[in-house]
Amino acid sequence: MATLGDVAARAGVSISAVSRVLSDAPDSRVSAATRERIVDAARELNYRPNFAGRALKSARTQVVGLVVPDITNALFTELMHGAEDEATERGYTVLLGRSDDVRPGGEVIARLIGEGRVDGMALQVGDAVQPAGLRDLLTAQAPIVLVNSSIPGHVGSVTLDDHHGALIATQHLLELGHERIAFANGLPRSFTAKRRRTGYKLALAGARVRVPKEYETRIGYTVDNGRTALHRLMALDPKPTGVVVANVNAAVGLLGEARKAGIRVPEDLSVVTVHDSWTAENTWPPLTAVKMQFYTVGRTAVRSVIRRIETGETSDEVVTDPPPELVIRESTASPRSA
Amino acid sequence: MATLGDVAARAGVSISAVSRVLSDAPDSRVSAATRERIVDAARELNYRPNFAGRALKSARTQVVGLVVPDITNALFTELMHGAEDEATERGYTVLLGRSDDVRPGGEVIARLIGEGRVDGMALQVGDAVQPAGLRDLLTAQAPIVLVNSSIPGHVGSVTLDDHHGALIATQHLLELGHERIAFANGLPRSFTAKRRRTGYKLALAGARVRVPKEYETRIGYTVDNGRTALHRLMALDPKPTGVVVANVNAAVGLLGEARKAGIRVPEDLSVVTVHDSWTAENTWPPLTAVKMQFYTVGRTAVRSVIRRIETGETSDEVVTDPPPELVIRESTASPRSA
DNA sequence: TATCGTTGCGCAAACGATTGAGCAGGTGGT
DNA sequence: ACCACCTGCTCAATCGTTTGCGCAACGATA
Repeated sequence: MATLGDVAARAGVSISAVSRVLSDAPDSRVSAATRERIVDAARELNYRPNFAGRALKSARTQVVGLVVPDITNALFTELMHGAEDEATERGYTVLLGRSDDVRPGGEVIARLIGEGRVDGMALQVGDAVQPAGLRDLLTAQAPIVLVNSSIPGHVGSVTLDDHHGALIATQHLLELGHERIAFANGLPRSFTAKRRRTGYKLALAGARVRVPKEYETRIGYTVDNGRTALHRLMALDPKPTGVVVANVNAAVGLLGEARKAGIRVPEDLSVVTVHDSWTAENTWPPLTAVKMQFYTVGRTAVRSVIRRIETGETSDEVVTDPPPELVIRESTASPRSA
Repeated sequence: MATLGDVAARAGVSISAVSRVLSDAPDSRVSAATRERIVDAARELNYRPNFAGRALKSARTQVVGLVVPDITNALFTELMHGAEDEATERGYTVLLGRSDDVRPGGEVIARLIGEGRVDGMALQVGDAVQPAGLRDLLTAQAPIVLVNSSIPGHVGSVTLDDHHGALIATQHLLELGHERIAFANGLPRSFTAKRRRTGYKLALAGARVRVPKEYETRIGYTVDNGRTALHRLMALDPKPTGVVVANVNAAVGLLGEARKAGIRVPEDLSVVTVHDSWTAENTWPPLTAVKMQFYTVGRTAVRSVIRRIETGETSDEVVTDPPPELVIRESTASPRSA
């Protein structure tokens, strides 16, 4: 690979001149003729600035880390796309990391930051992660922005409008005439689950509808968790006529299990999920869902990280624009008894 | 962040001594006592070698790029996991890149290699990519291994056993008694489509079954392509009683469209897909599928890249172990007329 | 007692890019 | 004619790490 020195030699100038021209420094003070010779030489040699050299000198990598608990998740890919688009526009690169590694996540983050591989990162901690190990990293003033998660005392976060999303989903069932509305939620310690819960409760309260507290399960967000939730809810008496599922993966599992159990959707049970994704429209019946703006969250998170890196400003943001959006498909209908 | 110099100062030795001890060079020739002081100092300062410094000096980043056309694809996440696991075991990191960017892919690759961000890469080119722009990169002796794709003249590749996979899928339908077996394939120029095609044909030939050539559609691998394929196939006379779909996304689309069209699966039409993924088991009916070893392909590809980097050896490999595996669910049955 | 090999380190030169300082030569003002 | 200033470059230090070489001190051998 060609270096600055090679280009300089070919153009008959010094390395500094080349560096200044190619990184177009504001006060390069180079004549038009020389500039042209340099640019030509660089093109002819197909020069590209060496990443390590630049990073070493400038102490900047122009890379932001994106660490999420589970890459497999269909929802995550949207977030990733948003993050990439924003990064690219601003001259950064995204380095993807898993936090579901052997180590509970802290080690990956410490490496990325500690070895100087990234300038900052967007971090989504899973529900299973103890915040304890991360505490020192965050207090170390590293440019870390939390995504859809929270660690007490940390400033710098970007989250979905979970509250609003769950509210819309619940209101949809209310408007269809349901009153026995269950809620298949995530684990109690989950940050997002807490927020979705308040949305659900607020919607019910707003309609002056009361349900037994067993109507809320707090099992988790996986496909299997959804299957379990279905069994728990349908064992209740009276059975719910509608269920708000806090996560699309769990909804897919719940739907599959309902079919196995001979429960017809939407005739016997209406199902609405928070989160839309391409999996939701390809289930049977296609799932009515509240589309959450993961793409925008990805963009916003990266923007926030970069702002933190470049100006030091921090902020806690909730993505409300565009707002969560109800996508009506075929898994919801009015209750039969109504 | 602590540097080698900081550790050296604290341990009262030279930088070289620290470097040799911490990177445990074979001939470090350092006394046990000194070694201990160095190790202690490093731990106390929480020393981590600076990535850029190391990369600059050694001209190695210990990073392999993984570039695929579409991150969103459910199949890809398996490949990614395999790649990550293999890389981690060997002390490498994976840098993920998209080739579905504005540029047709060549630019991303040229940057990653040209700027020295990666030591080598595993590259899956989409069916839409013209190999022309990549030709010079590959002849430039860059350590690039192709994944499930091919560019004429390039050595270094790792592929699925597509042939075998399609063969198994077709044989499954044959064994159920089907004879009018259609094939919803990818685009004609697709490398994998060609290979799956031969497997399909070989299975039919082996059973001495002949079908009209309209029984093969060559539309593509997306959900929508699958929908289109269903319409094309069911417009034929006689209709097929079973269909092998070359890709799970297309199969999901085909299944959804069949339901809309009132075609019952598997009563009216048996559907088997090449590729298993978690989406396949959550459709209705759950899809019978041939599980292809994407995880192993990811591992093998990264292993191959690293071998290429470290020893210069190249190879073209087909992942045959473990072999493709038929997972029978509920989308296939014996034909009604039989 | 010279010579030699070994042990236990330190010195200093790279790697490629950035950037403040410096230095000729020319131009303008007085 | 002298000084100041601007233009158009070059010099050289620096980032953190690796690594070939050198050099004391010391024990062993001749």
